[in-house]
Amino acid sequence: MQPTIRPAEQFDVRRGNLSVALRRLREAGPRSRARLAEETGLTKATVSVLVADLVQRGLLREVGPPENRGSGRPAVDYELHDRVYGIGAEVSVDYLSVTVLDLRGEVRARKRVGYDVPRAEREATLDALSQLVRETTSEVPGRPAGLTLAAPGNVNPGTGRVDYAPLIGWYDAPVAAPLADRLVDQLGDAALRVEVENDVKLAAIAEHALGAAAGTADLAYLSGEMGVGAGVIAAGRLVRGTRGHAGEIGHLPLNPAPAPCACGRTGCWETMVGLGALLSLAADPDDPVHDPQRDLEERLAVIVQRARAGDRRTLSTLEQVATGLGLGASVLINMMNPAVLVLGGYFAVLGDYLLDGVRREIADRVVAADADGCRVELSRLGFDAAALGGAYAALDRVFTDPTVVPI
Amino acid sequence: MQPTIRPAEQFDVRRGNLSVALRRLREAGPRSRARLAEETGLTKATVSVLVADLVQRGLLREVGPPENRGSGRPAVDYELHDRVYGIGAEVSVDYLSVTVLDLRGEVRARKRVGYDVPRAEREATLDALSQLVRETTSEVPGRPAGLTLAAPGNVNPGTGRVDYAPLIGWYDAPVAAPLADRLVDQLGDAALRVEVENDVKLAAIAEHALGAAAGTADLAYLSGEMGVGAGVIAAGRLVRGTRGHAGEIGHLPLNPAPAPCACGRTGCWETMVGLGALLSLAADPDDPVHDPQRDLEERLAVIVQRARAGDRRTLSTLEQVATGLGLGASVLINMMNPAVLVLGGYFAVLGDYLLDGVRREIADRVVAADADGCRVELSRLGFDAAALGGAYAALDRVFTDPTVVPI
DNA sequence: GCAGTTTGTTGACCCGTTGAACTATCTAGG
DNA sequence: CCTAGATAGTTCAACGGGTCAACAAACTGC
Repeated sequence: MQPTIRPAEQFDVRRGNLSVALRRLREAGPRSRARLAEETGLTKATVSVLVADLVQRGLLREVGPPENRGSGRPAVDYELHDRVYGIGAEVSVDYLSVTVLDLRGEVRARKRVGYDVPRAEREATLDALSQLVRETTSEVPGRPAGLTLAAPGNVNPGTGRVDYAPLIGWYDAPVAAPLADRLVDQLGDAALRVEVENDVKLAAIAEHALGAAAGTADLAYLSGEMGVGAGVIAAGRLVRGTRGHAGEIGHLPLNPAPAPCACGRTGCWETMVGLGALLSLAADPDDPVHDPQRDLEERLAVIVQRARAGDRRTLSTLEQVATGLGLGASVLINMMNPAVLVLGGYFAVLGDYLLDGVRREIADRVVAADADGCRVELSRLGFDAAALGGAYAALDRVFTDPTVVPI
Repeated sequence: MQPTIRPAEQFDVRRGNLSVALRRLREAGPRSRARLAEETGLTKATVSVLVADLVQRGLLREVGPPENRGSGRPAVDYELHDRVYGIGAEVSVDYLSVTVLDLRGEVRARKRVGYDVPRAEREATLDALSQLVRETTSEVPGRPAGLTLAAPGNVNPGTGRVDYAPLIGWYDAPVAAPLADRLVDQLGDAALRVEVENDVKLAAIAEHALGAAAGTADLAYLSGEMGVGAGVIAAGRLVRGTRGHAGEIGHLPLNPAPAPCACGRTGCWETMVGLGALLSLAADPDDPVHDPQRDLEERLAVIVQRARAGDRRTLSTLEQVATGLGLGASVLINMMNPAVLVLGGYFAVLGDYLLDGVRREIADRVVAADADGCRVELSRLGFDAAALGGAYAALDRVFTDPTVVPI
């Protein structure tokens, strides 16, 4: 139950304080060493040493020229360097995408390509993906701190494997190592660490770090796709479960109607609020919104348009989905007591039409009064949230332990 | 999201290594300094210093006389001292209880008294409780490291308050501070820290530390009482939620029949598997098992007896409850991916008759194959699990940071 | 150009771990 | 009985890292 039983040494102190300085600069923006000392509680002497170390590692740089502030010696401010970046990649049902995020939290490059090769051909997919990574990073000067691949399905980050991802046809598949092998040549950096994680969990990390729930230690994220997945961050840490499979919320047996689910069971929550449920409630089978050839965002735009035009069937469908969504959301809130619930995926796209109903249902269903103070927010990160979270996670290693970047 | 931004100092290294040594002795039992050095990776020199420090704090003692092992200088073994203990206290619907656990993990004293004073009289209850603490600890030589009070309902350990506990009539009630005030005189120890926590969460801690799930980093605990509560430990940490209210699982809307629940809603999971549901399914209203005057354990013993005798109604009730229990348990497993699910409270008492049904339903309902490897176990800690977990939690502070005990 | 103010550096000191040499205490075997 | 070998534990110089206080550097304002 305790963290690993490993002796502490002097160097851990240094490591920790490097991290303190770096994180302070991330949170509070560029500032002088004197100010950093005051704010972190470290002495000026120590901060000078730490900052020099971080500069040598390429994580910090002087922001010149020195600035006068009224009286006294002008301060030299330091800021996070933009030449170290994290890479987030995503394999999805019908596209591959890569996002590059620098230390300062700015997206430096973003690419997305349609990809329709049969997914069972994993080697080919990994080839295409590493190709896309190379293209995307070639535009960005600097060096990568790591890469996280987002995959839809059950992922075990501990083993670097995708355990079960029917959408892309990957079953018990080693992924982190093969991808790392491909990229070692391309990026030629021993520091590059490759990890795999579930897409919804990474989106939750993105919301936690950069999105609607920034600054909150306890949040839940719900993503509406064909299925529904959850990502939970509790006390600032992602809840993974023993095999990394936590968050399988789509098959909660909540539907009183025994609607058949893709999983073979009936009455799963997905049959109330999954994309399939929404579409079949909202439109007859021959309606173009069902056409799987058309882009999903376009099809959703049609729904939004109809709702805006006051179409009764669309509005009543959205009302119904909102109620179902609130029902499942209340389960999450009762069990995890998050400070914020973020709705992502297609829920965010249709959010304006869902939010009232969701909030109403949550208020009814959450046991503690006033929904236990849980805010409900829409994701504003778009469909690249998972890749963004992956890039952030890769960078986070650096913030936790700046010494992973060699001098 | 990162842990508190606090600079690290030399002393943190010492603190961490004291903790490493102490925890190793807890895990692996008495041993010599040389062996400790070998096993922890610390040098013999450091271990000698650390052990001397821990002895001075009263946390360790020599286990004499020195033992010869074949050849070489005989080793002096050290062991955890039994003169430092943690106190767990519990306020329940109809009793107060106190458990005293020493550093070595041995229960040194245990008291439980029926208590029927109207619970709204919080002052009187706290008086009675502190009286019971004094009585219980008076039998145990040594000094307390802390006390954790278990309460049924929503507890916010951060504020030391019980937010909502209808069973005992405490609403938005400050508890930790008033109890600490009472005990400062009685125990006369400035080191005594008093905290409050939800009873089911503390029982989960007990299972994690000393019970059926010992050694597992990810576990879920389900307690069957009048209601049903859950406690989840993820990656070795208790999931509390932003206000400490996590684990409200009793009101999952899982019951297809719209049975009325005490919370005012219908169809809550409690209406399928709560004690009330079990009893009303198992026996007519005039059956003595319904008599609230009789001791709960006795009434459950009657049920067990009938089941053992092959009573059809009892057996079919248990089958039905088992299925309902498995249904809700599968929600927990899908969402949290624990390595172990522990059933406590009345579920454990009737466990022999529930386990098969629960496991069957879980196998059906958990999305990942083979229930995702989640073991289902019965608690063996009995009804004092919460107090035991409280005592353990109080002690855990010492293991995490031995310097909280002054020299 | 000097007082006042703020930034940053320097060096003595303290704390804590390391590593190697050394001491202590046993058994086994001649 | 004595010595070699083995294992336990201590001592001490060295080193890394943070602190504190003094001081140097570089500005403004009068």
